[in-house]
Amino acid sequence: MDTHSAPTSEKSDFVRDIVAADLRDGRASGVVTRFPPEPNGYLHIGHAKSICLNFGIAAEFSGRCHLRFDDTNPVKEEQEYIDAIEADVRWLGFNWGEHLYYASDYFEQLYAWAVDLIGQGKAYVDDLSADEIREYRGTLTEPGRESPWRGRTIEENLNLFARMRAGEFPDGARVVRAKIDMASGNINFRDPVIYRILHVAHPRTGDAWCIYPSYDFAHGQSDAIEGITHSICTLEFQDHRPLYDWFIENLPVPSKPHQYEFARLNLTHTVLSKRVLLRLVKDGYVRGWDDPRMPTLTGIQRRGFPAEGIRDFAAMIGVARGDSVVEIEMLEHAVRGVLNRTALRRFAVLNPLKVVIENYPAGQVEEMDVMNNPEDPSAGTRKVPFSRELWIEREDFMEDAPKKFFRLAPGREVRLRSAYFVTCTDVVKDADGDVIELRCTYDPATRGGAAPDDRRPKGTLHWLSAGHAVPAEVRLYDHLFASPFPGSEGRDLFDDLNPESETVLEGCLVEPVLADATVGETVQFERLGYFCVDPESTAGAPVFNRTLTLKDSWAKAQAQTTP
RNA sequence: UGGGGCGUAGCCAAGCGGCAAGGCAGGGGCCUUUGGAGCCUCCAUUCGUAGGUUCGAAUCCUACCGCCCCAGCCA
Repeated sequence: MDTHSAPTSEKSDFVRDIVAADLRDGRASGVVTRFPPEPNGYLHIGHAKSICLNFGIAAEFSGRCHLRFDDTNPVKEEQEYIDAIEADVRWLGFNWGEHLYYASDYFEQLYAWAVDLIGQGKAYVDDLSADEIREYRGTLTEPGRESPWRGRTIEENLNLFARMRAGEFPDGARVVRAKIDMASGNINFRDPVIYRILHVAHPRTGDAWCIYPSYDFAHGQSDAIEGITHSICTLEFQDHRPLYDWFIENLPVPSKPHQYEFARLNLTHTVLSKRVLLRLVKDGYVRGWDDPRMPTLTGIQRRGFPAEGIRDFAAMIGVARGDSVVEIEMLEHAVRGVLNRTALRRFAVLNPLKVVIENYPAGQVEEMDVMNNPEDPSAGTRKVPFSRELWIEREDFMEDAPKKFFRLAPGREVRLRSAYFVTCTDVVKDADGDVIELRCTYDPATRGGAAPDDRRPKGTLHWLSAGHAVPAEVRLYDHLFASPFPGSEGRDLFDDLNPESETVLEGCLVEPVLADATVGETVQFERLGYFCVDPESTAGAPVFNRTLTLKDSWAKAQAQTTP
């Protein structure tokens, strides 16, 4: 387990309550959980909730959690996803030790159990086509009809099943079905398919098989093989629980696991659907699975969200059985909480405006000491060069400034953070009347940012020495979808994409120490937000991704007065 | 009209017969060398609705209403 994770608090939810009760009452002597992804896509923040739940419970109750790939459908699964999933779970801070498994590890056993079921007269080979099976299944309100092949003899079924395995039939020619109850109100009991023919190579087993077990026939039995005590999944599997139990009861499995369901995560302003995420990637709406706007764990990581923040978020939202949509602000709050404590502060000017300090000696350079993190004095200080010509943020100057604008304006004095107080004395404009430079004077007595007479400017600005600033590209990120509920009210999901989810800024400037920042490092650009170094950075040409802005009460007030 | 779930504040969520935790968002204030952070404070006389049981109900019972999931040889 990650050493950074907070000490186990008294987290409580209905799943943990069940586990605790099972342990207390002796229904279980230990806890074994599992996180069972299908390797058909990348993990996203919704999976993080499940990962934190499963690994979290195992850790809290001194048990263990397995990572098991649910790889029973080779037509959708790929090794690339297997590798990415492992990396993402590890990044999140969890460790499965020796317990890495694949449902495909159990194909031989599963096959034997299917034979067993046939031998008991509880499963049969069906020659109906997929369409016919659907017709025979009935509807939600009408019972289904039994397949004409349901009465085959055990011998014939066994023979046919062996020939299915041997590859004698094409895809879709036959399936094996459990013989349960075509009239059940639970459609999963209407003779569910447990084996289908798929002449497709499997990422793990290659061409060893041309028949593959269905999810229902593989999941519970895999749990039983691994000695899983609490098989935790999402709500849509509730209807499958009776079937899960049926296989456990009717097969000579080594243990009897139980399934519990919780509500999957939904988040505003994004989409957590593998199908949609795949399309965003394949159709080029984003830079890839790791695009900083994607809710994938790899995207979130590239965006600069720390794993600890994701874990905090998971703990914050809890676990329950009711469908819900969590506001993305909660995730952002958790991330800011971690970053505020850990991110080093740096100066960066995104939209530069030249400032000349007229009474500052030309050619002089002072190394100002600046705190790396006011929240954490142990982070120390750094030197930031100060000189006669500076850059400040264009937004930090206003020619006709209202009273509540606490920044630079003609005749007004502000503090340049950790440097000096400066007063704007003149404004230089170009032929179009646009401000291109500010002339200021500084007060030598305010070195470091404090005045001997204790006067306190209302505003404090970040700045950069013109002769020392390092150019950088900065990518501003915002919610992937403009609507909190993408695709709601009949809208096309893709029409809700936020056109301003990514804004690339060229010509930004950062302080010298950032010239060789390492990829993945997240810092706070003072007064602007948290930014991390993107993998596309090259030597001398850093690229920063805006992880999150700082909360900005000034911007909020502005938004309210100018609707 | 079948089966399975769920309804506590704008959002997430405790609560398990004794008189509505906490967090996010939002409002107000203090403080501040980040309009950040931090701190203080306000924000459900009421728990989908209607009845009933009880000295007492968000918690128990009944009925109703609303929302979600299920008719893949996906998971």
